[in-house]
Amino acid sequence: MTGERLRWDMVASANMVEVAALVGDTARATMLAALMGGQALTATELAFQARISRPTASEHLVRLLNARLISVTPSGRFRYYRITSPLVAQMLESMIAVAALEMPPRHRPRSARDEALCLARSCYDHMAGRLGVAVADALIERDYMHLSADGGVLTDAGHRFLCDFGARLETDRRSKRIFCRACLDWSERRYHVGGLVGAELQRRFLELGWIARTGATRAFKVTDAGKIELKDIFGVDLDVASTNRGLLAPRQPEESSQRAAG
Amino acid sequence: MTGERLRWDMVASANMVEVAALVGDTARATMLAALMGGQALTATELAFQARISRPTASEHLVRLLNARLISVTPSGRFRYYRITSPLVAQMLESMIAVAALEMPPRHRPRSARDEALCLARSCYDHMAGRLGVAVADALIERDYMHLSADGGVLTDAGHRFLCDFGARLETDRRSKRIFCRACLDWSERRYHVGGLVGAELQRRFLELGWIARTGATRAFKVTDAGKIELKDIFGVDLDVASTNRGLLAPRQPEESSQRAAG
DNA sequence: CAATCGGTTCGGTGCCGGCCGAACCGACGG
DNA sequence: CCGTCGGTTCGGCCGGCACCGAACCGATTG
Repeated sequence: MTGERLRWDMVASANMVEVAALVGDTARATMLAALMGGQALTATELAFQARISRPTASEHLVRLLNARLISVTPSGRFRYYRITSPLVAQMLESMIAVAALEMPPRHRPRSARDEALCLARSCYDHMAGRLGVAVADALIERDYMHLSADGGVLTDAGHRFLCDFGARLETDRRSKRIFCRACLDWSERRYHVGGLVGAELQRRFLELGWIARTGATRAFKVTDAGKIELKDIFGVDLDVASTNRGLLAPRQPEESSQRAAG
Repeated sequence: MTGERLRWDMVASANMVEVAALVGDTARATMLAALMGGQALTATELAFQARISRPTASEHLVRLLNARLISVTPSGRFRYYRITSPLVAQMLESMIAVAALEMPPRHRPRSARDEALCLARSCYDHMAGRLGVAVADALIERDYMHLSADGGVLTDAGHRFLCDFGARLETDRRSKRIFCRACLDWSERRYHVGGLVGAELQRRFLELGWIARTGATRAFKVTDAGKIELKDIFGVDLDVASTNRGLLAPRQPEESSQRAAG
């Protein structure tokens, strides 16, 4: 009604608003969180997780599809939904990271289900929880990798170690490409490793049978064989792995109640 | 009414929903976008930018404050609002990055205002737009830095160069900390550099008077002196700087309409 | 002190969108 | 062919929230 010209950046922010509004609904966010497990799920499974009727879920899924946040691949009479791109997963991660800042600091998990989720889970394509953080710590400990708030680096030794381990790190791009990303773990409040390195670690862990998916949830089960090998090859003992050494303070011996101020 | 126990991860996702819902409103998103300029702004300025009444703006600001997305510092009878932490800025960046994926591909800027914004602007604490991308390109060109989808690295030569340039890159942390982050530029659809390196570049550019803020907007003006020095020291000529070499394809000579599939 | 101005609080209005039940569509299986 | 099942579409209900004008609060200024 103002008759004003449409500004370009307004188009961009309008889309951002749309994306945010889509995530800003409990039902849709729950479905997206379920899809953050990295698996493709059916509409009924998603409706069940979000505790809404199938019609309602279907509407939500249509909207998420239109916004390209998720994609669908029909198979028989099923339709499998998944997160469209790592960019979307990364966005959701960062939103969880911000949301975790306002969580009550000492809110520890309660149920067995929570415990499983905090122990080991999938963060779209890489491992999170105590497992993810412990593995990252182990790599850092041996100078195979460095992580910080703004990025991560795989050392040459780390590259060799992971290649020996069976990770496929070769890329079609230039040599120096670093597919190693620090990802803030909302349960541990510390960094684990994402990017290609994280994805390859998860793929290889699954391939070797060290971890296994548990139904349609994000939680991983660490197999008995996995526990042994994990200790043997990575020096990681999850039963001993310290929990919550302090937010954003990887090497701090004693816990400090510091906030994540900028 | 179901009487079900509260699950831990539900608390986390509830917060995420709240955060997303806050951003998922045009008025609030516009205010946040304005604050992404990195400057602290008053309530009235924000109300004006969002084209809403002061009361409405005030309500929104209260909600953003409660969620810790923004902070306020009273000064006289003014109250200056700013983005609380880089983590929040990073989240907004990633949301814009996702939103940019669904934008019409060849939607070029129209007005002079758009043009200014696309030429050079602030992305919270570092430079974006053609300027930001060109500077990043220059650093990459000289092997001072590498950028990829998941991170960035500053080489030793780059570290020396930037220190000579006047950037303060020392940190209190361990030596290998890499404060170099790839940030997807929504107007150029390519990466510019964020993190400490990006912030220090912007700080130094402002300090040297190469760029200047233009009112309460995110746009930077590149000064005449800046243009000369920029070409002299960084080898960057903004008038020649290629626009839009292709989404996520930094070194591709011809444009290709590829999508950002995972 | 009164006038001005930045900012917030209050009360009331209007609309958008999340929700479900019922009906419908298409794939599979006998 | 009909029954079953996964999934979507339709119609209507309802709650929440974005919005504004008016009033109010506190700091600054003269």
